[in-house]
Amino acid sequence: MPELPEVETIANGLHQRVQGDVIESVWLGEKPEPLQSPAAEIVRVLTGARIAAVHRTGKHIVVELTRAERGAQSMPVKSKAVKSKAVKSNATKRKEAKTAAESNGTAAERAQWIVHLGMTGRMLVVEAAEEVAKHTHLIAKLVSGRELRFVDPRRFGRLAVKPAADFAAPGVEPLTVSAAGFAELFKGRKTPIKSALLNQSLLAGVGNIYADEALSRAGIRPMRRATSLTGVEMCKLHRAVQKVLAEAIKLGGSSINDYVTANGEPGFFQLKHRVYGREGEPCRKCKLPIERIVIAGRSAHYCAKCQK
DNA sequence: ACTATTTCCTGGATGC
DNA sequence: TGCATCCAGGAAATAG
Repeated sequence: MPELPEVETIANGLHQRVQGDVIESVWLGEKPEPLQSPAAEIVRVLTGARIAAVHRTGKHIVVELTRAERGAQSMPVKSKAVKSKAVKSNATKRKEAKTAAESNGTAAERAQWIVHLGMTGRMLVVEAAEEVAKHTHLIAKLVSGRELRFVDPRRFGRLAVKPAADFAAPGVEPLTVSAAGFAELFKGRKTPIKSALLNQSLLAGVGNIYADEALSRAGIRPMRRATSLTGVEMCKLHRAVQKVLAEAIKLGGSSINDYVTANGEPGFFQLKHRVYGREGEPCRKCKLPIERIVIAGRSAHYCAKCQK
């Protein structure tokens, strides 16, 4: 289930592989993903667009697109991204996209393709000859001869285009929010802290795995009311969220079911999980079995002794 | 303004 | 072996 670290890994992988490529044509399945933009608009915006950058915001993959001004020749270019192995920050990529749009004489139109992977969504970069997997909902044929395919068996994912290139995920970025800003989000909330962490309009990108893992590292029980957390606990939780996300990104995310990076490699953070998916297994610290309860329809894992 | 619950969807696991 | 049932979970919709 892709959460922030997995989406970040996938977006970076896509950036390295398709930046600079141009979408030649688009195929949409008969029963496509629930679309947040009309199918015709998705096809219109993607067709002929150049992929300027791919980055993440919240759990969304944002594909920055540019298009030569109407009438002007849009010039496909070979990807230069391959040269620079270093992972660029999202801010850098956004800037690059803007620069690319503005260079080349007249202003180019900008747009964005927003992809939410839901639970089982995948973005694959494959050779056109590659067999089309079941549950493939969109194929973007690239000038380079490859295809960018969106596959999602459970169809919880979402696709949208923003012709205005103004997409902003609701909620703050967990990796950059200050401790004070973080605490402010949960002020006065009576909902369990676990539920509050999952609320995307508060914090964008934390899902079930990392909510459990952060609470474990902060020593806080998931069912605690958000408003009951002390200032010290809020600080601990803030640190824990940032630490666990950063560590997970370093390891390429958690591969639980069939998640793989854009290059087809699994992530390894699942090996570091302290509570998630470890019901009945010994706590890594006190050896007591990890418990699992259901909070708001979601499983929550914790150690009754180490988390208060 | 919040909070809690239900719904969507399909593959894999489980049970008889 | 085969069939039914349950479960996972993000986020939108609905209800309280």
